[in-house]
Amino acid sequence: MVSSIPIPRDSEAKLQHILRTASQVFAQQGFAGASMRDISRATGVSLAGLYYYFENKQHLLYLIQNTTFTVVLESLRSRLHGVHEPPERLRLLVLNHIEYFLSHPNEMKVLSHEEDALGDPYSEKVQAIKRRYYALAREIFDSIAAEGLAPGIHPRIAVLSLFGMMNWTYKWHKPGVDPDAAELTAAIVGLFLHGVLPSGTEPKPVVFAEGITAGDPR
Amino acid sequence: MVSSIPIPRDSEAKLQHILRTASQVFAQQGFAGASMRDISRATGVSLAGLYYYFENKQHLLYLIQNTTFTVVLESLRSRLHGVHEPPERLRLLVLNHIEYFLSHPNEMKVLSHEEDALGDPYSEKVQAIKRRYYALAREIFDSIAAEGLAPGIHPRIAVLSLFGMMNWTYKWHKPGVDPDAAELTAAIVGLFLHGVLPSGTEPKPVVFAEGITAGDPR
DNA sequence: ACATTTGTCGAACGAACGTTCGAGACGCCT
DNA sequence: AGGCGTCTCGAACGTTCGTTCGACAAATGT
Repeated sequence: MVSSIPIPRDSEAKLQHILRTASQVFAQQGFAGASMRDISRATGVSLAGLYYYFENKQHLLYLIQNTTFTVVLESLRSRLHGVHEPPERLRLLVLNHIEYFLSHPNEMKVLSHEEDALGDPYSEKVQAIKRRYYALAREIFDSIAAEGLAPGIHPRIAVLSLFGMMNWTYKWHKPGVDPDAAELTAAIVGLFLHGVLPSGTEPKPVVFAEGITAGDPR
Repeated sequence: MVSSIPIPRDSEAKLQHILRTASQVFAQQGFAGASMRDISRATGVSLAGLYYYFENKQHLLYLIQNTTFTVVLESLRSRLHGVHEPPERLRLLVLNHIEYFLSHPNEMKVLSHEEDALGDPYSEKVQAIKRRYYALAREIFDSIAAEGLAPGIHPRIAVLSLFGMMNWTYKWHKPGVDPDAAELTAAIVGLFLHGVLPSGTEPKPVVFAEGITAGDPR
């Protein structure tokens, strides 16, 4: 139940502080593994005081996921505004995603890692935003596909593999050691569009054990 | 939702039954979110009886991760035996990984999802196997790279992106709806080697905001 | 001036947690 | 028969969990 009572300004900044700190705790210990007392300790807010800002632990997770997803999606929409070339739109999708991943690793880890942790009242709203985000990515991909595609590419698998490459980064990326957002974006976009082999290389047809041929001849 | 599978009398078989069932519980509720009583209920073994097979909850998770990783790695090694062509070795790596993912979704989800959940005595051993697995994948990639690579490809990022595509599948793959292991393997290998664009397409150099050009000339 | 809202917290609630203990049942060797 | 390792479990331990309650100060409205 969303209250329509306007939230005082002073309180809003403190809520943001709680969300940021709680993201860090959840990222380190997981949602189920982190206790309300851990969050109380990390934020400096008393245990009972936390419950003034959200109704329960799941609601706290929902607020983190919902605001993070909303910011990422709105940031992408504003970046795409006025850009019509499909390859550049794809690059902006990846750049926006990777940039937010590297600058807000805790929030993005919570987003990727605690997908199923949300219960019935909250999970649907987060899933709705996620579907809009995926639909936008799929739209961008389809406009690229319209200009020609390699044989045997399933659009759904291609897009989900792109998300796999992007979302897996939180498992291995070490700031300062690994490339920054711009370079990592170039690497992933290049890999997604052209693969790792030189462009002259002939793609060999892959034969299944059953004898069905993938990458069917046009 | 109690398993109707009769409980084996042999001890080793019973341990395997516990590991399989516990994997399912961990996959659904997460390691921290699942209680020993949940596992007791799902396996049919009494709460105290579980502790005959492992010393504590973390040890149970370790047994799941260790045996799963060992099976996957040994299965890959036996498949690679006698195969020397780099592209085929890469295909076997992906096929082995995806096949195990689709046939043992619970174990693989626990492997991917509960990486940090393991404490000090156990985490090192699992990380050791993981490093051997990554090193083997990196070895396979390097032998492919030796026959020529697209400009601007970082081997580390390429391999980790491949793992990203493969490991992300547990988030979206629906058996019966999405392609089976053979077809999914062909899709991922094709995407990894050649990208989504037709092979004739010219790769355009990506210019960073700072003016640095990626895809450096050799 | 007073009443109300907004924010904060110590203390406590019952429930659930991981783990332990001692006892007992089973099959197998001598 | 008797002793022994293997296997199983009910009951309980102390601890920690998410959440609630009532009190209280400061700010705000009238």
